[in-house]
Amino acid sequence: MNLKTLAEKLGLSQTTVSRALNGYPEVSEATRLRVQDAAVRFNYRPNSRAKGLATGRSMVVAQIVPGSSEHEMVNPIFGDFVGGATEALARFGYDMMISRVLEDDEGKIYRELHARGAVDAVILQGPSVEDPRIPLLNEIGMPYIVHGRSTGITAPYSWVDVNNKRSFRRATQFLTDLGHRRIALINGLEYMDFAQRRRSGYQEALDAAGIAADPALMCSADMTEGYGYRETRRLLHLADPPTAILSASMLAAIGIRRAIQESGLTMGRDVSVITHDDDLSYLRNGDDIPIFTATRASVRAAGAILAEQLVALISAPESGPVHHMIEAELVVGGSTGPARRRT
Amino acid sequence: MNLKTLAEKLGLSQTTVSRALNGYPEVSEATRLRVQDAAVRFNYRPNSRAKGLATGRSMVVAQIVPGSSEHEMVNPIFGDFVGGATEALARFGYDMMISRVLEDDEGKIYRELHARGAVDAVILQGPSVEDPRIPLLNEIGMPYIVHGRSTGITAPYSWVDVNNKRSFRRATQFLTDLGHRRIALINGLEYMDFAQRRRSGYQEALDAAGIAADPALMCSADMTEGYGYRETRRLLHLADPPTAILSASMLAAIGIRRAIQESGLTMGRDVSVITHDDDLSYLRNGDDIPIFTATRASVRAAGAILAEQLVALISAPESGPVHHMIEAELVVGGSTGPARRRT
DNA sequence: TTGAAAGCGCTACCAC
DNA sequence: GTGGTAGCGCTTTCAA
Repeated sequence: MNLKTLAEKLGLSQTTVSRALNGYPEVSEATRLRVQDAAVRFNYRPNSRAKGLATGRSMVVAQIVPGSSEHEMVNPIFGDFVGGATEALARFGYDMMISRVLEDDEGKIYRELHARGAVDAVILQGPSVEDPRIPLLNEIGMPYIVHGRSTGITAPYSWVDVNNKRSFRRATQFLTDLGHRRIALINGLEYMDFAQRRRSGYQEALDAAGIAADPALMCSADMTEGYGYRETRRLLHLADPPTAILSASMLAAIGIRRAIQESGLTMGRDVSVITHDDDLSYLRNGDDIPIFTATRASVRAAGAILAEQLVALISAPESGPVHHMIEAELVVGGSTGPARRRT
Repeated sequence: MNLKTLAEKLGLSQTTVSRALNGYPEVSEATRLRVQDAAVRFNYRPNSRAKGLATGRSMVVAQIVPGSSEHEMVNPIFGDFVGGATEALARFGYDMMISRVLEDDEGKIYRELHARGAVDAVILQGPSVEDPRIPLLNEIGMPYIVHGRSTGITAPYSWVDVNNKRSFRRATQFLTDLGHRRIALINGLEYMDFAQRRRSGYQEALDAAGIAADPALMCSADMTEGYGYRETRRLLHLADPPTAILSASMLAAIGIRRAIQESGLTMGRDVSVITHDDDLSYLRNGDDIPIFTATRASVRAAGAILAEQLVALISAPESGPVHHMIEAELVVGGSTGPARRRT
């Protein structure tokens, strides 16, 4: 069923039917109702491609799946973010498209998506410090929002970010308040902007507590289970091991817990772990592990927020770049006993 | 840059330029090269929507994000599957679109995607037993491939599936061979077809070993961390607890490990755990936990395989439905000592 | 308040 | 081997 046949069935012109369906004011209420009714009856849906051709907009937003040859795994919370964004976009009539790059040249994909007119805007994931994709997108003239920020970029750009610095400062301070002085940070790749911000929050809290940061207690790599495991083993074998570990990844946390357990230590008593991204709802009562967590549900919410900002940006580009900071709620799971093995 | 202006620049007709670019034979090599060169120089990309309108194909495949109001979390391996499928589809010129449903009426989405001409085919995730979406898609006439199978559907349909039954039979047999007789199964929702197949493989192996299945050792629910944790606690508090646990989810496994650890038991010595979907590369040497695992990389590969089959299906629908069984390689991590707490 | 018709950018048929 | 042209299904002036 297309516009033409629908119009014929109604004995109206395509123009009138189109107007009635798209909420134009110059249609009488009577015909509008008649048209809408018929559209439902015949299960009419305007053809996306034809509509796109005529309007010059595709009503599609693209997202590049992170994952080059180095880190093949897709972050497990990626699905949550996409789910939240997709759902929110759908409410505004947008579809979500996923692209994936093999080479390092992610810019090529953006250029092509734009030239093909395949998408109206893109979501930029995992920005690095001075991310080259930002000036590229500015040059191309494609609307976009960065999920995160990019230190060193002077040109204006739109972003939606979680306040990682504050989260990690608070988490670290939570530990120093309990008396911990040997606090390890198992961080992500530090060319990633968010990882730098987390580290800087950690650093600030240490400074505030008068603790000198120990390079032996900090590490940075692609967040995997094995990485969390190996680093935790290394940390626990130090002459002066940490009494607490700060992590930022669900996957790394699995390895961390495992390494602690293997060492015959008890989490929460011997080593406190603060982590991210877990479903820790079942740990809230009587547990002995103090845990801060940005839940997976909050990741979905972040996706939805970004989507809404993106729609706003597309609709009113003249308003300039949009910025939105998400102050993630930190949830404490488990009881919050003091550090046992203080130095 | 569009066809028209490119043709003008070359002093050729749109027809010729189009033919040269799309590999039609009736163009002279000389002009073809000239055209291709110009296309690259001017960074010309045919407009997707216009091309789609003209050809009647959208070159887009859709995937519905699983996750209704009941299970809000997206399966963490979802991203891996999508990544693999997206990459493979791109090689054939297809884009991947993600949709998400709020209501239970997933069928409505398929109907709409089809009516709008937004996609050429869809990927059906998480089929239940007698999944109603299969007859629906048959009726609509939209090409699709089911990721998994659906017992009870008599109509022909295309699928790509992992041999879950065999995997779980082998995993269970692996345990019975080691002397285990109390083997628990922490299963997914059993209206899901794959969960039923896993259970049936488990059952077969028990039967072969002459072990009567104990309902107290089996449970079924949405695979979450908390679920794995609670069920493992329950199991370990039984008068006659299991010496081994079979799980099938990365998330549930986190909870399982935690519950075991809290009980003061040691995984591998007191309780063997067999699980799925983990990055367990770091457990392969000298570890005391026997673990079978379908790695996340294999999930990506499955996505790629499904994508290839889907392209084949779209290209040659007259060949009838396609079927592809993936025999997942089972990886043993850790050493494989016998059960210690046999009954 | 309604309708005719000119595109949007491309493919594909038919003629040369 | 090359080019003219009629659509694909919709929106959007411009007229009535």
